[in-house]
Amino acid sequence: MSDLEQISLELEASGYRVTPSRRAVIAAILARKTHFAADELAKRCRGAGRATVFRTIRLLSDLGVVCRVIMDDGSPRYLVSRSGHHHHLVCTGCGTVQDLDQCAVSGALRDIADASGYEIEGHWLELYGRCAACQAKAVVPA
Amino acid sequence: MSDLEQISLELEASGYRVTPSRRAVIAAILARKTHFAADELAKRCRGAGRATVFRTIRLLSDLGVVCRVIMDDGSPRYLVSRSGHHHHLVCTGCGTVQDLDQCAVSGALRDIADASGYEIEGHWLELYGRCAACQAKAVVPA
DNA sequence: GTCTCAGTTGAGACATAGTATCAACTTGCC
DNA sequence: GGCAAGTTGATACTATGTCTCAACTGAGAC
Ligand SMILES: [Zn+2]
Ligand SMILES: [Zn+2]
Ligand SMILES: [Zn+2]
Ligand SMILES: [Zn+2]
Repeated sequence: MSDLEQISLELEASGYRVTPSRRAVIAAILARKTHFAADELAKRCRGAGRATVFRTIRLLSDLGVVCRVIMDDGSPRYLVSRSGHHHHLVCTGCGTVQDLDQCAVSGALRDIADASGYEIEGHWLELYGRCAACQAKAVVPA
Repeated sequence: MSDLEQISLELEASGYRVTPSRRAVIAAILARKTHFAADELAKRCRGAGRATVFRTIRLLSDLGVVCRVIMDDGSPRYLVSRSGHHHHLVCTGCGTVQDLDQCAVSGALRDIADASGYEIEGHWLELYGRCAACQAKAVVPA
């Protein structure tokens, strides 16, 4: 089963129609090799208007099919995601986004809850660094 | 020494002029009891135009005098900050922002660096939950 | 005091990332 | 076929800034 079909089934299972517009957006997303900006996708994606592209991205984001990453400069990008709670490690050199298996804060949440009296409901974490390739590049250029 | 004077000195020490406009923005910020939106401050703050309010907020943000918090709904707010690296715990009920003493991810950074091969340069973390007061309120209303 | 020039300002245009409106269109279902 | 709900797209609008550029200010040079 193709990714497109898989995602279509998830949409249907959640009570949404799988329309030509949505198929076009999903296909456009799957065609991207890396993360993408919503507006950029809207421009490339014939077969769906800008509003529908944004709506579909949000829909897929809610379903956990794509996730939103805030880049180093603060701009949002989207990418097809592994499912479940996870965070990203963004390379400040080339923009590559690496999914992280573990949640870096889960261990600290209890301590924070105890110390603050808050009931922790969620969190948002982005990590920034330089990937191995960019580290290598940074050394050579001299 | 007042907070205004203190911040003015920090500006001067960093090579910036302490102008009437900047004083007005700083005073407006110090008058706020909680976090604020930049545009809201610009509207309230006579004595400085919108662009200058935004510029001054960014300046103070760079100096570490104010910090930016992303609220539960994604909107940015600013608040006078404790200095140094820290994170915030935002109440999803009343919007109260709590400074956290410890960095919840510092302990995990080495493991992530080792596992990923990235050289970690920075991170962004926001925590969301319900403060003690809002937890109490949530129980009563029945 | 006056000159000078970098720093600063404000009005307004522009940019980005969306959301809201709403009439028209599609679809599933009876 | 026809209804009701879901969906769409053009467009306007909002939020949060940044950019441009001419005018202004102010601190030090003379
Ligand atoms: Zn890289
Ligand atoms: Zn996590
Ligand atoms: Zn609260
Ligand atoms: Zn931290």
